[in-house]
Amino acid sequence: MMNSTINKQTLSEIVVSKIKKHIIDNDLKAGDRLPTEQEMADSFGVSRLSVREATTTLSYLGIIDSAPRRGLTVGKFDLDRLKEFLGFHFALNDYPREKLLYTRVVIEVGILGYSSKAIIADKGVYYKLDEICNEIDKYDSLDSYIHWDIEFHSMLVKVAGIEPLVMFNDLLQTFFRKFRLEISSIGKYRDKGHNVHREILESLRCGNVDQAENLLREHLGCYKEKIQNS
Amino acid sequence: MMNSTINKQTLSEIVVSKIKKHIIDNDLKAGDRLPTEQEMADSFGVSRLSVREATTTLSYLGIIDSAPRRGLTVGKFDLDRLKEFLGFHFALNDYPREKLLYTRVVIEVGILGYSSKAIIADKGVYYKLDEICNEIDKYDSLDSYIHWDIEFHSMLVKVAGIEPLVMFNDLLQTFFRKFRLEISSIGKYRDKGHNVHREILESLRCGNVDQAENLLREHLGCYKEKIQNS
DNA sequence: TTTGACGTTATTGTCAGATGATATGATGAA
DNA sequence: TTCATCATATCATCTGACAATAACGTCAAA
Repeated sequence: MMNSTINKQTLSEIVVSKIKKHIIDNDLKAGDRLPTEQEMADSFGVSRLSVREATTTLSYLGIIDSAPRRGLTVGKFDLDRLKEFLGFHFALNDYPREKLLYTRVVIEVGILGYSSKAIIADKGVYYKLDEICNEIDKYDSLDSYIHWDIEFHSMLVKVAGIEPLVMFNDLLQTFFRKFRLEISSIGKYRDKGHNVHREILESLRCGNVDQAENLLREHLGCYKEKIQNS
Repeated sequence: MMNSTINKQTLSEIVVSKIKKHIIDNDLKAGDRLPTEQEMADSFGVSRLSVREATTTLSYLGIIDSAPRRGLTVGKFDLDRLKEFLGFHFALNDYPREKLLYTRVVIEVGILGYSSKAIIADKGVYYKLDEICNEIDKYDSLDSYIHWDIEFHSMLVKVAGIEPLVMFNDLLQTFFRKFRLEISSIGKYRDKGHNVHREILESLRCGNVDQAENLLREHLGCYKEKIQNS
């Protein structure tokens, strides 16, 4: 009955475009209201279902929010949403483990300067990391070691306060958890009776970023050989 | 009748997850068949409509392809699609630019060591970057400067060969493209009659990674002040 | 045997209409 | 005023149906 143009797209895709256009044309910002689904259905000349498929898609992408009775509003950008897609991307294209390790090194070493500043500026930040080090020292079981090890590394990135990197690093950790379990020999670092994590933390507290970087680089380097034979 | 867990998500979101899970669990690759919408509706215990909202969404992202009579197949998950939406998000309400800049600094500075190795190991890599520097030297117009500037920075990451970072950096560039246009004053670095990019490249060729890091950090730092007043 | 036309059919694409769930806003009482 | 209560608009989901289309099998002709 409609659809003058011979469009290869599905109706919902067309509606998605129209909604995006509507947002841009009216210069809508996060939180602004959109017409109701029924109104759009009427004005676009399609059924509400087609509109619904479009709003569902946009909602999934975080471009709009929807709630009963409140209606549709323009959404705000959400890193978690992006994280989900990237996670899926990671799950499909398996990147070589070596590359994933290098990625971790770049990020974790790269943020140490920011982490150090945060630790020095706020005692609470230091205590949080210190507490994690204490947990690592306990060394109840491999499981708990791995848990707190991840916690430490994640926290290091988190306190740096650069959210996109936190998000990306979280994704990486997901994949490292899997094979951290395969690589069980952590004795090397625990046997010495000291805790690399604490050394790193202390270096950061003293503003000795270079030393922390070297320690962390070496610490992560221990995975490298293990990756080779797997 | 269903929905045992008190999930805050919508049904279609749950179905999206289930389909993604199905793809991962069965290790499906692009082109592989998925169950029909009706089959999924039955097996998930929801109506076909809910499945449809999910497949529409996934189809829009290119995660699945669908065609009448052929059914649903796994598509090639194209990050370009994702970039489009990131760009759209950024057009609406931009993410804190400071954080984006820091992210860039961490990644671009962090990979320089790997880039240097690649440059030294393979003359071809050097020539590629050198050629880009030549283009920057020409300085025809702001547009071309921006284009080759982006090219240079992307290439630096690319030659380092850490694919996950290349991918992530690619996404970041989506955010930066728009705002590089707003910041037009590049004279500061060009007027001196030298090209920072070339300096960085030469440092890397000589294996002087520290110097390259400092140069790049300073180079990117010039954005910082511009971010403040915008 | 190969090839090409043709009808069948499975599967997505779209519609209409209805009910449930829920947050907002209005109403009224303390 | 402030709080509780209720009505209602709007999304969330379902049922059931029909249209459109492309793959598949069939059969006839070369």
